[in-house]
Amino acid sequence: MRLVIARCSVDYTGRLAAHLPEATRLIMVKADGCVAIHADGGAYKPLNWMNAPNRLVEQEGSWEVTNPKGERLLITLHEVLSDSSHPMGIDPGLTKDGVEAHLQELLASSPEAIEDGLVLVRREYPTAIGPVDLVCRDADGTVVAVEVKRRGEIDGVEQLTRYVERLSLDSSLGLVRGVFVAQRVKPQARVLAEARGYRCVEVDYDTLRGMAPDDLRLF
Amino acid sequence: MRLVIARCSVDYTGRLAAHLPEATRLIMVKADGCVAIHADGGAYKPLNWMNAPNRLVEQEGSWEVTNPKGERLLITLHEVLSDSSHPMGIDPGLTKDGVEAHLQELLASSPEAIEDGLVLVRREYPTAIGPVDLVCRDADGTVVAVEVKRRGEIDGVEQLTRYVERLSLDSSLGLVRGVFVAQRVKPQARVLAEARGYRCVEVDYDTLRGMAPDDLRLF
DNA sequence: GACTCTATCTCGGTA
DNA sequence: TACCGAGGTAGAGTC
Repeated sequence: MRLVIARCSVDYTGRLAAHLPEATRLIMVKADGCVAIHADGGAYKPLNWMNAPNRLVEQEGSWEVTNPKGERLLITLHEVLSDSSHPMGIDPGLTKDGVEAHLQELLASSPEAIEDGLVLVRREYPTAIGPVDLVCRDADGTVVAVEVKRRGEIDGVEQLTRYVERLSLDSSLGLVRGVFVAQRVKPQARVLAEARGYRCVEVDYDTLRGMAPDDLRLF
Repeated sequence: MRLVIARCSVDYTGRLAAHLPEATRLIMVKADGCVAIHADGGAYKPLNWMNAPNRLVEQEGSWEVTNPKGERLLITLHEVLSDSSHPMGIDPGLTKDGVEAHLQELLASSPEAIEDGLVLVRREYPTAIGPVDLVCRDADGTVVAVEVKRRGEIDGVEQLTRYVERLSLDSSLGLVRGVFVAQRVKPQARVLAEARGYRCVEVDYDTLRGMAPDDLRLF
């Protein structure tokens, strides 16, 4: 990894056009050729960047980075304050324990957390337009399509709508109800879901984990 | 900005749990206190990070970063290869051109570019499910809901559909027509839009800018 | 390769 | 502050 501290100005043209006036910044060049320009603040996102694959042409006082998609980053160097390289080798990589996939697992093993009397029919129920997260039957025997999200937003309601429509085409299932489940349902999504007759349920991750069998408790 | 090159291992617990085994990496600490850990590849995203505001406690052989939301990043330093600080000052910031907001501005000031006789009623017209980009009236006085996208894709058509439905609930507006405007409308989006009775209009950014008053011409 | 969905999304705007 | 939408979204998984 090469790290350059320099007073520089930057111009990007590609998917949009952007300009950075002169200031002191960090220019990071990684082993795969990607380039990122960081200011001394503002989270992890660089001000400008070019992802690999690309071509870096270093000239006196300026760098030009171009990629096959026709994007172009021009870095004008006014003063180089530091320029160092550091060998690092391949990173062994990150291991994550996510939330979203487990939420569906936990709900599949405890559908009563969604509503009393709910019984799981099938997880990832296949349809022509994609799998329904959970298909259940309620206490009355009515088929219930459940869409699970970590954050319940409007797109999730559209997804549920498509599934309910699709399942309703299968006359053997009878009436199909929709339920939208998320850790948090956003107000706009709630308005749309309820306007379409879907119940919204907010669930707590830790409570669910407490209800689940031990093999779903990861920590 | 402080840059540390070190063999380190890292554990994050917060919105999820993640672990990084020992390897040589860059640890970046910005002036606002945010911390990012970069490997020598993988675009601009760090392997782990903690955004400001947070508290960094430096101990012998390890750093602990915590924030008010209860997230925690533990960096175990096995060997420090380099440790340097670089004053940078406040960055003057990025100026962008060619984003959706500009497109909407330009269309608001030249609605006749969408269709002859169209007159703007309101930009960002508020509804319970979100603001409508442009609400206009056509030459016949019919209300027209306009959805503006840089790239016209299917979710934009869904958005327009929701707005037209929503506006149609308001009987004082009468019949509501939908128009889908983008720099490029994808074929699938066009099919869906036209099936639902919405006209699709492709607009050229530079042409629009030519029609606009000078104060909207940024470059 | 194209398409879909997720994200510790980030970031800016606004009520 | 919380909510909402755009993003040069990026990145992973699937078809």
